[in-house]
Amino acid sequence: MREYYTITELTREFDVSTRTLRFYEDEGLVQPVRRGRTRLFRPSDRHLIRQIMRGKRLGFSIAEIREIIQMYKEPPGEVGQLKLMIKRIEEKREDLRQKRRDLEETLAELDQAEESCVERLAELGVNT
Amino acid sequence: MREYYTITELTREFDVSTRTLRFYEDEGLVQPVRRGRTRLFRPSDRHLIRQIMRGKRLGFSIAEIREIIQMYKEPPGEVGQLKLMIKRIEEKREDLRQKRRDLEETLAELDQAEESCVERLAELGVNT
DNA sequence: GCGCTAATTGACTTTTACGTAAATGCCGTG
DNA sequence: CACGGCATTTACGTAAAAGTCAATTAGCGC
Repeated sequence: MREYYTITELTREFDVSTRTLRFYEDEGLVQPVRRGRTRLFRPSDRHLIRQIMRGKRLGFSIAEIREIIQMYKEPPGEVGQLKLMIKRIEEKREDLRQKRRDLEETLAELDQAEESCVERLAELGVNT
Repeated sequence: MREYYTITELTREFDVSTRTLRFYEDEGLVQPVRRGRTRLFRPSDRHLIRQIMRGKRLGFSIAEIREIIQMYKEPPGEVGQLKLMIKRIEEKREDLRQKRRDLEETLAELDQAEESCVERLAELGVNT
């Protein structure tokens, strides 16, 4: 496990721009340390970026991603806070389960669409 | 199966604004017929809106949703077009499979996060 | 036919998530 | 030490996806 990553290493790994990573820093999603003015990203930052990209692919906004990341952090020490967090986690899970239903339905319709295409090809006498 | 739906009926059903549905019409995603100036949405339009909302929840852009909707339509008559469409469908499915992986990973991490919270509560002597 | 509600149109504004450009800093190499 | 090559900062720009507002206009209920 390397200690530090430069910004360009991570831009290549995740296929994003430096602008984007700095933007995430501005948004408080990652906090790379500095050597002089240069950002040094630690493995934890790298992991966060991975989580951010996942969230993006799932269509979550930055605000939602921030919320999700909060949930991955150390659980709070106070009972009320803990119960609140559990509630929030449950809500987000419901959100994800809805996405999963949407996803399965869309996949099923695409399967159907492809089948129609294949059938049509067969009608035209094309061997797939 | 009803023949027509008014714009406000659909805004209520899908919890969107009239502006949004008109925007989708401008974008060519739906084509309600008109009685005078009033839009009348048919069941097929309603189904399209359902698919649009699904796409939105999955984080697809309007352009991507338009592509997906194209795929649900009647398959084209020409062999080259058909093969191209099959390729596009396969790409979109790959996209969805990536989303599914992202989704499962995120769900797993949320499960972990919740477990941490529950454990922490137990440590604090709270009976869940 | 009248009035009111609902719908339409068009223009302008907003928010999100970055892109892009300009000016400048830092640093290893020849 | 000049240079190339990243990095940084600041500031402004932009595309997508609507929201908002104002000015009509159409239907309907009576």
